[in-house]
Amino acid sequence: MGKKRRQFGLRYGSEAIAASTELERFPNTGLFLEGRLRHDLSQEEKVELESLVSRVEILPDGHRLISRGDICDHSTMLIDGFMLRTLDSGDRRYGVSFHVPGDFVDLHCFALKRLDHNIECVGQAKVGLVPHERIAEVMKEKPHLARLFWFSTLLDAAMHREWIMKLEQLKVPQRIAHIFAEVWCRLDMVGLAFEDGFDTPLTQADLADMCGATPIHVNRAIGELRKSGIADFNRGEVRICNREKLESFADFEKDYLYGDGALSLRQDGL
Amino acid sequence: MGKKRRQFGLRYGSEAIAASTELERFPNTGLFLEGRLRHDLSQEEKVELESLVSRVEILPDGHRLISRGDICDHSTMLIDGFMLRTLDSGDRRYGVSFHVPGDFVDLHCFALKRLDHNIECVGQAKVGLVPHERIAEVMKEKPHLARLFWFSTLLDAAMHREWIMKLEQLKVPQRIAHIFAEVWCRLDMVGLAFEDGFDTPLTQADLADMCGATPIHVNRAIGELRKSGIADFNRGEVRICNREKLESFADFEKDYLYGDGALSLRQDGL
DNA sequence: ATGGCATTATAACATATGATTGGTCCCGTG
DNA sequence: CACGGGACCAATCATATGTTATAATGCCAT
Repeated sequence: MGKKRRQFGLRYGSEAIAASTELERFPNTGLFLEGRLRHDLSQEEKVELESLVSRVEILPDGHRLISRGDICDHSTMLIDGFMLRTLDSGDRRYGVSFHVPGDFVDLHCFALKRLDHNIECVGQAKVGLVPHERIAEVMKEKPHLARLFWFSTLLDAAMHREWIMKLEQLKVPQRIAHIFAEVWCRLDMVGLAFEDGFDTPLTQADLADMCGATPIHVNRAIGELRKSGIADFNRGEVRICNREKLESFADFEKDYLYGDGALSLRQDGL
Repeated sequence: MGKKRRQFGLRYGSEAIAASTELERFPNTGLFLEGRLRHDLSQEEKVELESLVSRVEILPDGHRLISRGDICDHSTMLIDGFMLRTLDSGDRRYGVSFHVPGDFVDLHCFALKRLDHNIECVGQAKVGLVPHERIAEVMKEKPHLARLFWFSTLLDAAMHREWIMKLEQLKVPQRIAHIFAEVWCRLDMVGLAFEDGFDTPLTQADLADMCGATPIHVNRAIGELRKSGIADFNRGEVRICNREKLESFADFEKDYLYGDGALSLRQDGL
């Protein structure tokens, strides 16, 4: 799952190092809220969090964690790998968002009970399972941790909103660029990006599902990115030629990720 | 704010009546989760909820409740009127979602602290203000109500996801139809829809912002809906000629609203 | 009532994207 | 090694949408 080219850590260098020691101490949940509000977790809460994971599993490529309408009694922490949230309509699949390690991918199914969408692996994934009774305990007894859980699901909503805006604003080539920029940034936040891009099991067809285009047109768009020296894509190897160019082309402003941008809560905490 | 044509209540008739008596008893929060999980609130919780509202205000058309980046210390219950969540980019405004009475429009800013988007009135609105200290109390002392609060913010995310999918899937005429269908349905859930449509302060330009199109094209699209006998729009009066036609044209499936569809929690509660 | 302004309407042309088709490259399997 | 399938690439034509321009309508303040 992603042979590393180089360690990135341009901007989040210190956190990347922090994250790696966190991962030793908390192998399953060490990346949760990393680059966001992890610093707002007390040592005690980190221990509590890690203890919530009752079982770790390896899931194969394409595995469906949850299908729309399923009732579930546990939630899932993504430890390693990539996942996609999808919706089916007509005979086609649409991607609504994706996940990187550290994401509590279906925490919301605790309060939603039945999910409105599917969650599936892209490539092999390692996950940690958290029984809902344990989350209910947290709700009762650890209001601060509960609030951070809430926060983490609201992060999804903020990312949804940004994507809605981008879908309304951008043509397909720029949408692709935006996806590249966001994945790169989010991987970077958890210390998994390379200096010149990232590796992903996503195919051009997946990208098409994610931005509501045809694979043919996605291919055109990628060709365009390549020709204009912005980024290259080849069998999951995404190489960013020029970060500024990419981000300005895609009109990517990372604030909405609640990392270190204008909306960050790093100073304040929750 | 919306002279009523007729009472709708085709499907939610009983709830509409229930809602009106709820509104007598709980004039500010009586529509919260109406048509969704309101029945899961105990009488005690309803009283608690109503008591959270510290002040009621009337806001003028176009008023900005919150701007992106603002820090806020209270959240807002929409009692009467319509609101839009928007994002600005370039020199244009994009709508990401809208709100109807009963929506706790910015509950999420409790856990997000700074919002990533703006919230503004479309037409005059009546709102109830809830201090964040009170919400923190709820988090500490009323886990079930806290969970319902969480649920209500997750509802937003579910609606975001559906809209993402629709943006990826639908052309502009169908997007407009989908907006009509959703607004109609949501108004109906709180007893505010007419049998043959609804009134709204939205203009064609607003609709354009909401579906990422130009006002000119929105106008074309509305002309198309009119010509094919699906719906009519004139200065905020939306008349639905044929519900089935509208919903099948827009591919509208109301499950994602967590009302009485396949994903409903009405039997189970939370 | 009258002028101004927001809202809605229509037309002609340019561009982005979809649909269809076919081709190439790479990798795992027999 | 031959083969097949998945991923990627490319050209053509049809359609949806943007752009620009212009105008009709209804509302409101003076």
